[in-house]
Amino acid sequence: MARHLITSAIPYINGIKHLGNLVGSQLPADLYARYLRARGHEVMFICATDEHGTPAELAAAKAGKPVADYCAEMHEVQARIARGFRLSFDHFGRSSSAENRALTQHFAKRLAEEGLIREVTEKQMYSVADGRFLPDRYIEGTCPNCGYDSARGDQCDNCTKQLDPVDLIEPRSVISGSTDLEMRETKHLFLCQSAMKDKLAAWIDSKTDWPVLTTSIARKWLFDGDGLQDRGITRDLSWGVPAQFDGAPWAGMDGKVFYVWFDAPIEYIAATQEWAAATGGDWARWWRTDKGADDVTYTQFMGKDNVPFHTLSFPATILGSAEPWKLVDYIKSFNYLNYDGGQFSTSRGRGVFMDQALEILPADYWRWWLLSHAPENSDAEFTWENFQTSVNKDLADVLGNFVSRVTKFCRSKFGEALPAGGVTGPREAELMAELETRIRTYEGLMEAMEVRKAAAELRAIWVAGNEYLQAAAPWSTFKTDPETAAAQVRLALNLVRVYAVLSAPFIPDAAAAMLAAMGTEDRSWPEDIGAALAVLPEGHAFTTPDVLFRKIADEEREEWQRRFAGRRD
RNA sequence: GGGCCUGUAGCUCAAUGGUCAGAGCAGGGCGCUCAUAACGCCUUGGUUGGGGGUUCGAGUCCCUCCGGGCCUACCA
Repeated sequence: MARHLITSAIPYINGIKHLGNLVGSQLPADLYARYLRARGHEVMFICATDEHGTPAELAAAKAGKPVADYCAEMHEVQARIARGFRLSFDHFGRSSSAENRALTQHFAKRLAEEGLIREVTEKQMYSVADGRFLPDRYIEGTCPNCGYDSARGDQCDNCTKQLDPVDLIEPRSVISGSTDLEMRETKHLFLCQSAMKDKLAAWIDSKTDWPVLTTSIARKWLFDGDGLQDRGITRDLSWGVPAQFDGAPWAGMDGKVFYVWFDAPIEYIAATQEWAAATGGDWARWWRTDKGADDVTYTQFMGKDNVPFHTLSFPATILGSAEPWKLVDYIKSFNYLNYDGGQFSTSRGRGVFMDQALEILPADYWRWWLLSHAPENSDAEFTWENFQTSVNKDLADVLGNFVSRVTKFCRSKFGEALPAGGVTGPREAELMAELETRIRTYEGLMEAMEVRKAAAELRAIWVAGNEYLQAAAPWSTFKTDPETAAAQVRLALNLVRVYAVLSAPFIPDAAAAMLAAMGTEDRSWPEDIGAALAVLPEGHAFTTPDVLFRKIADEEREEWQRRFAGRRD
């Protein structure tokens, strides 16, 4: 049994995430974590909220709350929703934790000692009215190229030209609207990523089995133009990990904090330390290669927008520290999920957000659809029609109805216990041969994190049960040969347990309901299908479950379609 | 502008350069009656975006054109 460290990109604290965010990192990471646990591996599954940065400060100000309070509240909200989706984190941390503060400062210090930090003095836009420096995109004005009056300081949304805030005509603060802006000198720390370019390139080159999406984005940043650039890792903000601290190898950084993208990935480690503090566990054996982590397999999950930071910046931090930290082994990245012909939009309330999704349907419905349509090779699209037909067909008709027909048939003919007697024949052998092949295929796909294909294979495994029932037709056999019907029904009821075990990574609640109905807590993986189909013995009592998955009606679908078209309350 | 990804059946997607390009859904037909009007079997449906090239052989490799998407370093 191996040890697997799994991290999901950490969601930003500012608001509730939509389904596209969920399917891009947390959900597939959970699928993989659940699968590996089911196979008996030791798993550490880490996620957290990313709490620093300008948007958090502004959201808190808008809510009229101190930023620390705002983050604490939003963390609880996100944690509750994550539980609702059954995301099985071993720890859901906070990047604002004391652990992350200490570790972030530690890494910065180590990098400086290795000569990988340099100080840069530059001029940035300062808003006198807001009393703060503003990131480029928090400045708006008229585009000098096309005249668009709401061009952002970094880029014009209308003509897509890249801009510099000083180019804008009549620049104003997005926050206050104030035009009292000036360029002020400010000093920042830069991470010398360029010095590690060759090392990083060699490392990326060695990852021949990574998704093309991952490596192509990394290569683009490594080799485009002048190559990998040094990156500012501090900001003029108050909310964050202080850049000036006791023992810091620099001075004059008072009032500045580390850039969120510097401290956010470090939180993967810090969150494991938080876990250790809470449980008494040993975090070092997951992260320090000198303390047992050299036999850990580390897999990261993220949307494509996160790839540069995970392939370059964070590895630069890890490698640059010259300390024995565990480096990622595999980066599974995802494209975007679009919503009904356009993008999900937080600001315009377009699309389904995580809290809303759970209000209208149980988690399993969303988990199944999202995972079976995961945007692995290209951007994917959510439509209500597709969601309705997929869920109704796959979950209600193929799996749910299988459980229903088997349990109800047994109850009416034999009672609510596995009937005794009879022997199986070639038909059962045929089924087992097919299951054997398909389960092994399913395992391979899950190990390779081929999410869509694994879902398709799982569905085929469900279908095999219906095919078998149709061919064996115990309702016919029962009339002439009840013993044989008993053996057939016994096998089919055992199949329900096997389906629960195989399906649990995708639909954990339904799987639990199936196991409960079968009166068993035996979650043993079907390594040998013959043995797996004999786990529940003759005479074993079961209960006939309620409908596992209700169907989505046309009227509901139409209502939801209208409700989520835009303008969130 | 540059780079990357993508275009395959009505829809969503598969296919190490190698049988007749396959699945699911939708459509059509038949069967079954245990089941959530569910299930099973059969079946219709394709100039693989257009054009050119390499090859014994191209959905796959090369060139070009057209469409869609993403990234382009101070949102995270």
